[in-house]
Amino acid sequence: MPSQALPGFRDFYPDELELRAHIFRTWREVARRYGFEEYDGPPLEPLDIYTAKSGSEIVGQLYNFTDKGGREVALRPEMTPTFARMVSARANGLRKPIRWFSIPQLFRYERQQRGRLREHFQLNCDLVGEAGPLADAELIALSIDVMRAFGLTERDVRARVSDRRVLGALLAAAGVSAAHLGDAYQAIDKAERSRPGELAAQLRSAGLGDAVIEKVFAVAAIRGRPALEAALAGLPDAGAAAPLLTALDALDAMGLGAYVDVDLSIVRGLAYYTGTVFELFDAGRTLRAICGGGRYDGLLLALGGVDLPALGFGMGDVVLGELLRERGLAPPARAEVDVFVAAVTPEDVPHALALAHELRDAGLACEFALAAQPLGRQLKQADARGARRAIVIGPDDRARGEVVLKDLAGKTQAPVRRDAVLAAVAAGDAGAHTGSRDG
RNA sequence: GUGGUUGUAGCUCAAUUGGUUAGAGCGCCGGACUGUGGCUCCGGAGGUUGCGGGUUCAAUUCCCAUCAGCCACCCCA
Repeated sequence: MPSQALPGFRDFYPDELELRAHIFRTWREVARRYGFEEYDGPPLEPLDIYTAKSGSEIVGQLYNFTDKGGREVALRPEMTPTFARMVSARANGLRKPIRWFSIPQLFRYERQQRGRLREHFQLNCDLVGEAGPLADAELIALSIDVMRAFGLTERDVRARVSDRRVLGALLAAAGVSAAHLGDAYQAIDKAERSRPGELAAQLRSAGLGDAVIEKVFAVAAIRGRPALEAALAGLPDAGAAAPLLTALDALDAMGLGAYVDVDLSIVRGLAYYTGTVFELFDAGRTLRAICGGGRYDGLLLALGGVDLPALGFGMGDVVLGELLRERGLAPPARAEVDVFVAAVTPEDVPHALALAHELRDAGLACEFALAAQPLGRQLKQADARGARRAIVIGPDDRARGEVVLKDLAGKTQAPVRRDAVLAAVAAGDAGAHTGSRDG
C-alpha cells in the first residue's frame, strides 16, 4: 500500500459516497421545503476573520499557513464568518428574512476521535432579519424534519432546547452577578461531562458562594416544561421566558412537540449566543451531538457587518452518518444497471454496441462485457452488476430481426423485434407477453 | 497537545507456555459450463503479522521506539 489518507481525512469509496450523497440530497430537499436557498463561499479564507471572532488561541486548531503572496490564510473551520461577510455585503438588497443554507467542507486541526475528524461536511442553515420566536421554531423544526426525512423518529433523536435569556434570568434570581454569568454558563455546559465536585470547586474559585453554586446546579437540572414554568413562577423577570415558550408552542402546533425536550443544561460553548440554543442527540446518547445551533443576534454586527438579528445551526455528516448506519437507514449501495447487453459471438459485438448506445441515449443505464466471454459468463456478470434485464444478441436472433429480452429477476425471456427493443425496454414488460411473432 | 488502549489477507477473525512453509470464512479472479445467469463443486491470486530496532538458537507472540485506529482529557466553530 503506497500510503493512506491523512489522519482525520476520509477516502470515500463508492458505497461510502452513496451514503454521503444520500445525506446531501436529503439536506437539500428539506432545506428547499423551508424555502432556504443554497450558497457557498471559498474553502480558504484570510486567517483574521476567524481570530477576530474567536481570539488568537483558535489558531492552534486551524489549518493555517502563509500563502505565496505572504497572506495569512486558513482552511475554513466554520461557515459563520463567510456567511456574515456575504450577507452583510448585500444585506440592503436582500428581502428579509434571509433563509440561506450551505454544505461546506470544514477543517480543524485536532486529534480525531469517533464522530470527530479533521474534515467534515456540515449543513449550515441560517435565518437573518427576524427577531421573533417563530423564527426560532422554524429553524428547530427544520433540523427535526431533516431527521424525519432520514427515517429517524422521536424514539431515535431528541431536540434539547434552552434559551440563554431564560438561563440568565434564573441565574440572576439565584444570585449570580452579571460578571459571573460566563463562569456559570461554562459550568452548566460541562455539567454532564464532569464530576460535580470539580465544577463546584471551579465556581468557588471564580468567587461564587456555596449557596449560589447549589442554585446554579439546580437551574441546570431543570428538565421539561412544567419544571421550567415552576422555576419561573414568581421570578421578577418572568417575561424572559416568553420567546422560548412561544417557540415551544409553535413546535407543538407543527406536530413536532414529541421530539422536543426542554433542557436547561444546554447552553452551547460559544459566547455569542443570545437567545434560544438547541442541540440534537441520538436518543441513547451514545454518540456526539448531531446538530447544534441557536440565536446570535449581535454577531453579524460584531463581525463588522450589519445589525440584524440572526440564528442558525450546523449539522455534521459524520455523527449523522454513523447513526444512519447504526439504524440501518443508510441507502442500499450500488447504482443499478437497467439493461445488460450480451453478445453470443464476436460477430454480434458491433450489434450489441449499437443497441447499448441507443439504450444509453434513451437514458437507460446500460453495460456490456468489455472482453469476449461465453454467454453464461456475461449473464453472470449481469447479475453481479445488479441488472434488472438483459438483452441477448446472437446470430440466429439477428437473422430473424430479433433480440432476446430477459427479465433476470423473473427468469423469463421473450423475443423482441430489433426495432421495437427501446419501446419494450421502456415499457419494462420483458416476459409479460410472449412477444410478437413476425410472419 | 496530555494520558490509556489496540494493530495478522480487501473484510471478519484464527495461530498451543516463544517453535518448521502464518490459516479459515466471506469477497475477488478462473475452471467445470464454447446460445442462457443467481446454486454447487474445484482451483488460483492476495501477507515484509502497521513500520523500525532489540532480546533469543528461534518473535505474530517478549521489550523499546514510531505511525495509525479507538477511548478519556483539551476543544467543540
